[in-house]
Amino acid sequence: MPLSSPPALDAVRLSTAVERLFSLLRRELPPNDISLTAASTLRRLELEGPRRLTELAAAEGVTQPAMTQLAQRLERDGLAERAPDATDGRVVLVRVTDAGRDLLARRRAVRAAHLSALLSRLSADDEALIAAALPALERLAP
Amino acid sequence: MPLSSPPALDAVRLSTAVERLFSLLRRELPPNDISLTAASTLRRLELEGPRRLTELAAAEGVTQPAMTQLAQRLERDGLAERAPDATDGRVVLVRVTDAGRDLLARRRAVRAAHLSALLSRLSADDEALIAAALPALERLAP
DNA sequence: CGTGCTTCTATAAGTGCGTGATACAAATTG
DNA sequence: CAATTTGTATCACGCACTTATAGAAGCACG
Repeated sequence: MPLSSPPALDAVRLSTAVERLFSLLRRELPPNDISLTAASTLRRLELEGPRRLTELAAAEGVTQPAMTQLAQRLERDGLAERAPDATDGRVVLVRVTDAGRDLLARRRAVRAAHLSALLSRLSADDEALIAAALPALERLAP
Repeated sequence: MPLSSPPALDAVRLSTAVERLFSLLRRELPPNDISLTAASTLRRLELEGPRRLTELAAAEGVTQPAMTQLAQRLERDGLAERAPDATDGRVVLVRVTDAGRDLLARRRAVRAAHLSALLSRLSADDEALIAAALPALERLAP
């Protein structure tokens, strides 16, 4: 038996833990929060700048009609804007608005606060272990 | 500056990593998967045994009508059963069926497989760090 | 024993969010 | 310029949630 065998990381346990943690964080968001896809799309637009509809749909793993409707809702709610592309008349470019950025910031703050509350119940050792693993978790889901 | 100050664990980064990981795992589930609440409810029923509707609604953080409808869908799909309570004529007890347990097992297997694929791209060090933090993560979201 | 309050579940109406199928305009290609 | 491809929108549908409300069963008390 090789000493350098991979650590016994139970994928079922890890995915269960991630799902449970996510559910807890999600439950504490303001009651009328935007959808997962909406949040992820806004975050992507904030990070990567204006993108076309089909590009967003593919990146978020939803169909093009779903992204068309999501963009319409985001625009209606003032969180994103839609503009034609100068070089291709078929294209609709979507970009996040200041209100959208504000919403993202508030969401992050709320979730961080709730997560901090959860963390405060952990031992310093546990917190240190999680802190040590955070970069690896970020590399896991790039 | 105290040497025993808590480790610098950025709650925003951790919650973002959890959300991204969750989204990745979720996207790879079979196209017609059950909802998050449905999966969580089935898991709870599997773990805790038959429960009444209001109890489930409170535990899952949804309204009672939402749980009534979810129970109806679960029953229609053969994943759960509804039965009257012998001692209280108002109560409906919900319990998971064998088909429900099978579905949960398949979901876990699919997710674990996908997560393993993600993990295989990490270094052994990163994997070890995550493995070391897993018990702490489980304590974080009990 | 009723009468009224509480508890538990169901129903109704509305919205958000996704799907597949399809339509249509703009770009590209021959 | 005709045919095809590409990008978006629309339609019809179903699931999953909400609030408001109804209605039946249990319970407390005169």
